[in-house]
Amino acid sequence: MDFPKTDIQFAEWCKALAHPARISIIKTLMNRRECICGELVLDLPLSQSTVSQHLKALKESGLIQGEVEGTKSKYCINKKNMKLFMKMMGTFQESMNQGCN
Amino acid sequence: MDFPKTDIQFAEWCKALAHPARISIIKTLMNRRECICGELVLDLPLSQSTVSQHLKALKESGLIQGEVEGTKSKYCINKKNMKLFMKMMGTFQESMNQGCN
DNA sequence: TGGTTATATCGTAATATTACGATATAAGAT
DNA sequence: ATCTTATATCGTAATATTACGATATAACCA
Repeated sequence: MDFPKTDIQFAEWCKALAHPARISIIKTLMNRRECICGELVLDLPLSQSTVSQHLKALKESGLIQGEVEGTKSKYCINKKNMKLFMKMMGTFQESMNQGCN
Repeated sequence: MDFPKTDIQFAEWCKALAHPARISIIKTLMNRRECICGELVLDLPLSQSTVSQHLKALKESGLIQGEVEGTKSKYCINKKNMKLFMKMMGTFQESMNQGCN
């Protein structure tokens, strides 16, 4: 690894947001606190399998977590990591706003 | 287009940050206000051509701009777009912090 | 003019992303 | 036990990303 660890993590989380479907998912999970996979599929103009892939990507990034509930899957924000990400965003914003006025 | 325009733009800018090299470039441009391409190449553990590609990606995202200065290229933050991006980040953070406490 | 320097672009290979339909899996219902 | 439902995963195709060395370009210098 040649880049700072925190930059690598920040980049990874940014990549998790680098698709409007995933942004939509995150926002929905934020509003509803938790969500069944099927609801997210209905919300999005994408097939079930594609939505499942995006959910997997988000889960692997650590920004959300999922648990099986009978035949359904319930997803929610991973608060610990999301907080960390928000903190990193804040730090980034601060350094940007230093110079962008 | 099926996703909200602002989500698409936010996703695109997040994608621009989705690599540690590009984060590094943005941070450097922030600190030094402006930068010659060659300085950025020295900063990064990547070849000249790869750095040039990352610069192109950032320029195409609209987060930075470049101008030719004789035989050199000088880059700086595109303040207008960066401000917009920071604003979007802020909005995102706010909605996240609603639910992540 | 000819050589040097700085940067961008080309060609290319390896890998990742994105999408879909089809299929597997596993729980719940009849 | 079988059927249905919800979700995940597989297979696959199209495209994008990332990296490099090699080459093109264009300005500067001698």
